Amino acid sequence: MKQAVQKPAGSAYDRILNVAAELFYKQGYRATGINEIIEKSGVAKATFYNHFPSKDELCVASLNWLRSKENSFIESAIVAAKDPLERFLSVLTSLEDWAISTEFRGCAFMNISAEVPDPNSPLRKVGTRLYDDIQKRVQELAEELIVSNNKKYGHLDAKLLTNNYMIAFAGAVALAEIYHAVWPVEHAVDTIKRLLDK
Amino acid sequence: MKQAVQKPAGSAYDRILNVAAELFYKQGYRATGINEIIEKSGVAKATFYNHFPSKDELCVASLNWLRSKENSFIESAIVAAKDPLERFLSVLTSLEDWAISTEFRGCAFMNISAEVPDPNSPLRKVGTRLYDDIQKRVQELAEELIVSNNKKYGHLDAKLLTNNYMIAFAGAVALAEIYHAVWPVEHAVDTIKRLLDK
DNA sequence: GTCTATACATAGATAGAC
DNA sequence: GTCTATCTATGTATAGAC
Repeated sequence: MKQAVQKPAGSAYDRILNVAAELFYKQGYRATGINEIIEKSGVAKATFYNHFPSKDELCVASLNWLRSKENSFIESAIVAAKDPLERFLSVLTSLEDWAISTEFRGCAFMNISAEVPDPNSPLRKVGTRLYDDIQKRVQELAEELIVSNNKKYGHLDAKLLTNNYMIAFAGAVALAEIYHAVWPVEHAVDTIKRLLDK
Repeated sequence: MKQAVQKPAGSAYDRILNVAAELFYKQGYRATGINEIIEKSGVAKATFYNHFPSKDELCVASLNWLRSKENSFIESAIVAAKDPLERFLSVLTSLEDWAISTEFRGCAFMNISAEVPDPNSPLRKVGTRLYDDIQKRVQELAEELIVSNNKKYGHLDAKLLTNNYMIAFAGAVALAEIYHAVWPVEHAVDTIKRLLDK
C-alpha cells in the first residue's frame, strides 16, 4: 500500500526545508500537514522533530531560506542588466518570468501574512525583512540611475522614487496573484517608467 | 459549562453570514472552523447546514456579501469628495481610515487567494470581480477628471492612468498588510499624484 | 538516523430526537 | 428551527523499539 517516494538529494535538514518551502507556497501554510512534509522529504517523524521543534519553527526556517534565495534571484537579474536604467527596472521586470509560470502563487510572504493574523509573529517578520532588503536595493539603484544621467534624471528624488517603486512592485505581485496573470507586472513597469519622465 | 452567547440580530442566515465574514477575515479561512461560526452565530448545526451545504459555499456567499459592502464603502467615499480630483483620489484615500484600524488584515480577497491555490476556484472569482468593479469605477473617475480640466489633465490617457492606479491601489493594500502600517497608502497617493503632473 | 504505534485535539459533515 | 451524539479524516506531536 505504501508508495515508493523519490528521496530528494541533500541532508535530511535540507530536504525537509526544501519540501516545506515548496509545499507551503504551493498549497498554503495551514493546508500543508507535517505528515505530508515528512513523507515527501523521505525522513522519519522522529528525525523531523529532531531538527525542527514545531511546524511554526520549520516555517520560519523555510521562509528565511526562501528570503535569501529571492535576494539572490533579484541580484542575478540586476547583474544581467546592462545600463543603469535597465538595472533599476530589473527588480521589477524580473517578476515577469516568475508571474508567467503556472506555479506562480504570488508572494510567499504576503501569503503567510494572510494566514497569520498576529502582526508580531516571527512568521511575518521574515516578510518585512525581505521587503526591507528589496527597498534598500532599489534605493541604491535609484541613486545610481540619477547620478548616471543628471540631465535626464536629476529632477528625481531617490527616496521618493523608491517609495513609489515599492508600491508598484507590491501591487504587481498582488494583482498578478489575484488575476493569475502577467499583465499587472507590465502595468507596474509602465507606472515606474512614467514616473521617470519629467 | 456552556457560555451564554450574545445572539446577533437578524435572521439565522444573516447572522451566519456576518459572523463568517468577520472570522474568515480576522483569523483566516482555514483557521476558522465551522463549529466556531455556528457557535458565535447562535444557530444549531443542522440549521447551518440547512442554509449552507458546505464551508466553501458559505465562504463564497460571505465574500459576495463583503464585495457589495466594499463597493458601497468606496461609493460613499466618492460621494463625500467635492471636486473631480478629490473624487478620483478618494478610492485610494479611503484606504487610510481602514488601514489605520487595528482590525486591519489587508484585503480579504487577496487573503483568500493566498489560501486557495486553484485559480478557477469560485472562492477566488469573487475577488477578481471586486477588482474589476473597482477598476471600472476608477476609469470613470479618471475620464471625469480629464474632462473637468483639459488644460491640466488633457495629456493623460484614462485607460493607462487607471492601470497605474490599480497597481498603486493593490500595492498600498498589500504593503499595508505586510507592514501592518498606514504609510504605504500615503506612498500610493503620492505615486498617483505624480502621475497626474505633466 | 529508521520504523510503527499512538495520544489528543479538531476538522467538516451527518443523523436522530424533540 | 433546536439539541446532542457521532462518523471519519486529519491535524500536531510524542514514545518506544530497532
